[in-house]
Amino acid sequence: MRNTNAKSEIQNLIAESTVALSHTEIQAATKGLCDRVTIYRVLDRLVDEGQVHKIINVDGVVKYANCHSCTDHTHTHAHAHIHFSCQKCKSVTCLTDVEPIFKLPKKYKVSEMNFTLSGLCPQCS
Amino acid sequence: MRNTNAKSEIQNLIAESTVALSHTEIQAATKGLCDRVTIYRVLDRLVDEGQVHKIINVDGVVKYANCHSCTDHTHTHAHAHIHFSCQKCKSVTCLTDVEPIFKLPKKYKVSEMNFTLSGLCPQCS
DNA sequence: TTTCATCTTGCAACAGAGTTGCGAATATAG
DNA sequence: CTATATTCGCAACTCTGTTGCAAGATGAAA
Repeated sequence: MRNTNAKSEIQNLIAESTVALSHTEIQAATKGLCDRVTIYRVLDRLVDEGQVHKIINVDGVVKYANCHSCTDHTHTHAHAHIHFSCQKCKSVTCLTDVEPIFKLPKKYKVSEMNFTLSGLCPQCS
Repeated sequence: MRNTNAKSEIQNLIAESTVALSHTEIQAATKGLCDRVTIYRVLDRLVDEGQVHKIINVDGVVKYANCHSCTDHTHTHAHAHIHFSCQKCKSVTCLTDVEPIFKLPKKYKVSEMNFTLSGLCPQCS
């Protein structure tokens, strides 16, 4: 996996953002850096590398965020933390260190968790 | 809000299904009943009426399920239960009576919850 | 039952998100 | 520096969902 201009720029952008970013936001922020398609391909690569994780927001918008708190960087590592989705500013934030507790029927085999709370973020409330 | 053929057929289909259904699945199951666009509009109406709830799966696929356990049928009522998404057969099931417990920073104002567990469903494991 | 305003439908066209094929450009190991 | 596998840009395409509008259906009231 090669280190290209587009890749490092996009990786930095995501790493420095406090909220998860969508393809559209990344495209706007890197204006003219590279083609739309390249952004999609770079994002796929970053996810494969385990540098970044992909979040599907409750409104269906796909966002990408840095794996700040993840020590395991294989592409299949789990993200057992809560995401917060602001209904006003549409920002998505990773709430690290907030692990939910639940019990469920034994017949199900769980391998991944996806927990998103919606409402107002500190900036909007 | 009127009672039409398309609406009642689609409502029955969703009500009788044990798993959440996507637009594509509904279209296949009602083959020729009505136009693609009508299905989208009927689904929107059913959600507005509070008869059905809309689920965005972890893979981004939009699914619709009956509000079995909901007594409140206003269009904004909350669904505080877990969804289970099978990675093999792609089915999405509502796990009623499984309420998760969690604590989070006070600065956030939560109004909605979205919790999906992925893995293998009883049929697939 | 007939009328009529209003809601619903079908069609066509459009919009946005993401994917694919391919030839050209380029990063990096040797 | 060269060779080669990776990455890029472009164009075209797919899939999902939306919108405008004319025609058709619903159901409440006369």
